Amino acid sequence: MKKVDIAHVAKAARVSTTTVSRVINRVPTVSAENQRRVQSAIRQLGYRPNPSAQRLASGKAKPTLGLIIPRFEGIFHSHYALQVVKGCGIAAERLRCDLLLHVANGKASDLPPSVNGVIFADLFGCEELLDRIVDDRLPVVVLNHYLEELPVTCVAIDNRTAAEHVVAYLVRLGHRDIATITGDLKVQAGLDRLDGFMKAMKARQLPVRDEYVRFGDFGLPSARAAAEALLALKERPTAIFVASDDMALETINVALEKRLRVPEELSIVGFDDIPSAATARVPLTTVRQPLSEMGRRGLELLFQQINSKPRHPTKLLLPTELIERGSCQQTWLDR
Amino acid sequence: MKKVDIAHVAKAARVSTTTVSRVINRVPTVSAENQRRVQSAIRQLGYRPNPSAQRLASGKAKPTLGLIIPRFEGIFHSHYALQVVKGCGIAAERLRCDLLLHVANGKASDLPPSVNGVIFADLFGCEELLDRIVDDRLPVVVLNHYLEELPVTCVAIDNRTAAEHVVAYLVRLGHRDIATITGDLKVQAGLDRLDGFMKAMKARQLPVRDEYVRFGDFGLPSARAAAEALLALKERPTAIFVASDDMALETINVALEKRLRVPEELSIVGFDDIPSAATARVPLTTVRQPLSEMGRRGLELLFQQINSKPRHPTKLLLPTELIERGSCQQTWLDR
DNA sequence: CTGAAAGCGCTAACAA
DNA sequence: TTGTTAGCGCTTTCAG
Repeated sequence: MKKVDIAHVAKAARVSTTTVSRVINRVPTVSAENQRRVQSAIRQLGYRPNPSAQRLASGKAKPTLGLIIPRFEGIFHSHYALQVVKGCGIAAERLRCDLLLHVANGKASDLPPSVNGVIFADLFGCEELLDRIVDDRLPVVVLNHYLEELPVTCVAIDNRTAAEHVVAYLVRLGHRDIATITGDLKVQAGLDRLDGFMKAMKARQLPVRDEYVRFGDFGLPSARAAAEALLALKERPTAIFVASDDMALETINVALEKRLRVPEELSIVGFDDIPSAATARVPLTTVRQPLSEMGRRGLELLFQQINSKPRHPTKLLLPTELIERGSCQQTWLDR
Repeated sequence: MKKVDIAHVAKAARVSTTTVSRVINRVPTVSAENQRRVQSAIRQLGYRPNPSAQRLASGKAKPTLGLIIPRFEGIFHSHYALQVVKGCGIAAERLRCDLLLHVANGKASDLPPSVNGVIFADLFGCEELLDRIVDDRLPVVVLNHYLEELPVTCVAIDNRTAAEHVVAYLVRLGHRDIATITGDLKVQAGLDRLDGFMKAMKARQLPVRDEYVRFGDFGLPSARAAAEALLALKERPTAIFVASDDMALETINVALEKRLRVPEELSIVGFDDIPSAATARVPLTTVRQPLSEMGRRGLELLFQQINSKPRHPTKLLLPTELIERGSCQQTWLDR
């Protein structure tokens, strides 16, 4: 164990700690001679300034915000986390604050690091941790999960409205026999997308038969199973709203394998607008979510929260955008 | 601006700062009465402990490592960054150190945050920053870029050997007319994969004609152009080694559009083993890179470096693995 | 250009 | 159970 501090360096260089500090901080008013001596002493001793002490002493306000990423296996294989990290990263840079990444331990009472505030990339599995943080009155923002009950700022995607728009779009194209492949309904986004779908269908008095609602879990295998079931139906739907692009792409795969033409015989709408949606063999019509913006906004909100008197928590629902590409087509009611 | 410190709280609660500290740190030996008073005072004043001071005073060694992510547009659309973040995140958690994410500013002399060491997710565009860090003798690790000259620890993928293995595999299947679509040659990985390819071909005295080497840049459009050029050739190759899965998948798209059957008429090998490689319509034979392990190892090395006397920088080259799936097939030399 | 000394805000003995 | 008193390692006036 080494414990070299600025005093050791000062002694070795035969100068004061002040001068050492000056050299470290590149203050110009240091004689060349002293500069040399100090630097060589630093090198000799392998000295590294203590960041905490530097901050404390210099009173640098630069806050540190903790970005908590749930340790959820899928999350690392998704387009999602990276976009959120990107958005947070950009905001953190602009706001000149540090972003501390924390892959959540799962075990809830897992220490929240020494930070001025915390932002959850997703609530998934972190409910207990959040409770404790709220209890501690630590500034916090939750992304991608709209919490009605808790007095917590959250920024999420308006999944319900987005799903309604999808239905509206499909109906406008003449579709009436519309099916859906859901995401994991334990995840709020999954549930909301289904809700919005059902609501919009009901609003148009379009019956949704049970076989037209297939439950997936955002995973490819589940999508494949659902798609196969759907396409094996005697009364095949003319359009399918799939709760994620990954699953939608897989659904297209299944359809093509069955020699169904997309979009001529089957229209498909996805959700996410992942990069490959645009370049897939059938370019996917899908819902774009402002993921990185969600991260950015969330972080900004957290920052405000830290730098101001306690206020009402903000609840933000970000709008989505339907991106029309080639996987949907007009249909006629000629069946 | 607010400046409530522990003393204010103590005064308001009519106790000592020690007691306040105890409440904050959940030390059990505090009377219920005081506990209440302190908590209400904290709430009233909107008090938040200063993390730097907490650390400094408690002497908690918990170091903070900076993970620098180059602000390179593509990097956020790749499987790459997230895997690295994941690996680093996991290691950081095990080592109980904090991970400070820093999206590099591009502008090089961009302040390195107050950290004990720095790890670059990729060197791309951060050369100047690295120079300064090396100059400052700040512990540093560079990922995905093997630096011969600089005395810097780096952990990278053995791209060259991997490419050689691909050639060996293809030759074993009977291919002789093997083409390649390269990545961006300004990126080390791109260059090395081409080098390995050429070297292995030469070693087998298989001539590589110029038209068989097409230059891509890891982007889909470049891959499409390259693939089209290659497949329009009079003497079409029987196999193509593509420097990334994204590009390989696009190459397959092009081939299928031209009604070429894969792998019957054309074998394709990719590089990366991205998730969709396994589930693509033609499951892709590809090279798996231990990306998240690279992050983990890198971070561990950084950690060691911080906690020990200066030593030789380590240079680690991680081995890859060829994953055989359905995009390659035996061929006969009957042309 | 340099150094002495006073904190930065908090925690950790040690007493009481 | 509580308070007193030193520091943690560094920066920063402010004289010199």
